[in-house]
Amino acid sequence: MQPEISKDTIRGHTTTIVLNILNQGDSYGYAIAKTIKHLSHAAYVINEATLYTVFRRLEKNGDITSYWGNETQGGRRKYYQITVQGQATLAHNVAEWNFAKQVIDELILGRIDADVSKD
Amino acid sequence: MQPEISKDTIRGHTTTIVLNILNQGDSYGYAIAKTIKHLSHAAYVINEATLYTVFRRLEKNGDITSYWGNETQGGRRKYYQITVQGQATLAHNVAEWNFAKQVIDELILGRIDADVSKD
DNA sequence: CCGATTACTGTGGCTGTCAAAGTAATTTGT
DNA sequence: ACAAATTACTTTGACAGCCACAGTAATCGG
Repeated sequence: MQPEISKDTIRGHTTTIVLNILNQGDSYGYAIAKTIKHLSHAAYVINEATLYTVFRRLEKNGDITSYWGNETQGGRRKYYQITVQGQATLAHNVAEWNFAKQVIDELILGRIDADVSKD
Repeated sequence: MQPEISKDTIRGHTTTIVLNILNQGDSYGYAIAKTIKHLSHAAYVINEATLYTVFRRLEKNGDITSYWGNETQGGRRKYYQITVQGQATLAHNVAEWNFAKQVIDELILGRIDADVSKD
């Protein structure tokens, strides 16, 4: 349908997206960016600056930890790993999203019934 | 479930929400705010400043027009009316939302399958 | 050996939402 | 009759998240 998703719509979901990917195994920046692209069928291509901002935010909050891969040859890679707290955050955010979906559906598609005037 | 929706999640949807309400008949600020509250079962209570920003944005874009109600007594009310262009915008935004829902679902809940590495 | 790709980082700007406050009229309670 | 609550619209300033752009540096393919 639409080719890509707007930045206002994706806002607030990037951290959850990264947590979901890391919940399936440690990974690093570039690989995660590619995974996001493929999972969304190229509907969302995350900006690198955004991605590393997400990493910093998540690490600061204790939702992920990081370590440098010991590649003796090849470019250095910083791997990220989800923490137990991060898994809880993920579960919480997923529940929040499922709730938000319903609310926005009602607000965008919903008809106004009679009892709207009451407070 | 959750008591309220986060401002980052609602971002970008407020204009569509207002268009949906105005598509069901002319209305004014305070009434629209109340309708939003009730449609969302109090999960989203729009800030007044946000609402009037939305009005200005929509009117500037030609999606709505406004007129002062001729209340001879009682507080003045500025009514808003959706335009034909606004109806088209609404339909467009609804389609976009339905698409975005699917994409975010895949990104937040999706498992990474084997063919992720290909570009 | 040169361009493409991988990989990470920093700076600065934009946009939408909100908090807070102000103005002003009407309605409700006692 | 008067205070408090409610209705109704508006302005100002701040914040947070995402992005564009730019930079560094290494490897790999033809």
